[in-house]
Amino acid sequence: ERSYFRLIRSHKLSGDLHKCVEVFNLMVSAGLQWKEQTGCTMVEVYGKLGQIEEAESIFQDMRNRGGYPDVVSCNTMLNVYAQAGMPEQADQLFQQMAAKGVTLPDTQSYTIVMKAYGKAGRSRESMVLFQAMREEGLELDEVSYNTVINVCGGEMPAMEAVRLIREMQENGYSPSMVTRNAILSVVAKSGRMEDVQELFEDFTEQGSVDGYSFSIVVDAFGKRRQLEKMEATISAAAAARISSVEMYNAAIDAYGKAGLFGTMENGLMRLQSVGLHPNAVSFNSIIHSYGTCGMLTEMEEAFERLRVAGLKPDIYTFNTLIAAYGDADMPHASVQVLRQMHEEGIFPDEVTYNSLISAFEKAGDFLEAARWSLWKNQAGFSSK
RNA sequence: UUUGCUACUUCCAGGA
Repeated sequence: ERSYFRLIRSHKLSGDLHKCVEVFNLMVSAGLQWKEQTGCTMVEVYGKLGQIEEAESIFQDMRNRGGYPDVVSCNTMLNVYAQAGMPEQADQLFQQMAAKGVTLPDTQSYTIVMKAYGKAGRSRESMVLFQAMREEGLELDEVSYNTVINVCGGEMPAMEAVRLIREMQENGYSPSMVTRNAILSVVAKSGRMEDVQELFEDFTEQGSVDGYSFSIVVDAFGKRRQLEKMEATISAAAAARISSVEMYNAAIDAYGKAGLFGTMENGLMRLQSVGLHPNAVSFNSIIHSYGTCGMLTEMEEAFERLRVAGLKPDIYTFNTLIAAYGDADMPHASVQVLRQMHEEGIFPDEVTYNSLISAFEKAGDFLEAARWSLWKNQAGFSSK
């Protein structure tokens, strides 16, 4: 058991999730009974693969074996729901933990459920949990504060935000880099670019900016199509020798969405010229940009370039292609992409089904659209 | 080193 666990863990660390599943299946078919640690790791692995049902089934096995899963396993399952954008399921498990009294939720449990609601745009529920957390007398650590800033910061009146930061400091957490970046990100999402600039300048003077800070600002300028300011920020990052793939990806996406394909491609070159390597996100942006304006040849070439770069397409890549062919009134090409996706071991998610349904609707094939809608439901996704 | 926080990409919706 132990050596299987170690093998699974090392595959997980190197990011090869399919290998984890392989080893786990081997272990099961060898008749070995896995321990909670192993189960917990597999819950996380299946979650990252988007196979929520598998994760649930492992977790359920843990329950069936008598003793309730410990708080770590529960938190892992909660986090799978959070990542998958399933706040109700997370909350349900959370309630069960509290009700049964065997595995009381801890600070992390609360934090994860707050994040789950936050991701779903339901910051009100997150605030309620935050209050509950204080009433329970639970310790609020830096991560939980940062999470609150991230999910509720945008909705909070300025005064309340200031109070939160002060409370954080009183509890012994002076704003860390993560906290500063979370604030920067919240302000950036609100679209107040003058404030973003001012904050960023302050942070820069204080010498507390990192790769996250730069990409947050580059992305914010890019999304608002303030391309010259975006470029100035990229130059500043280069001068400070703090460049990241994410920063360049944000620029590539901005140029692509602005229809400036030459500059977009140039962004990919620049990324490489500073010694960075593009990732799937880089190509996904490019594929999307060509796809949405009907440049299907260029799109397919970009898909090919992704592989030539030694990268693997992910769920975003496939969903983007499916949507692009749908847009181009080629729903059967979309289905072809789905097959390819399946062959590569990637499971369709809700977006995949939505795109296929739209593809057939757009082509006027409502019967086929209805069938995909049915299949979507059968796969456990609710109707649109 | 079995779990949680800040940056980039897909459908839909929303917001301006």
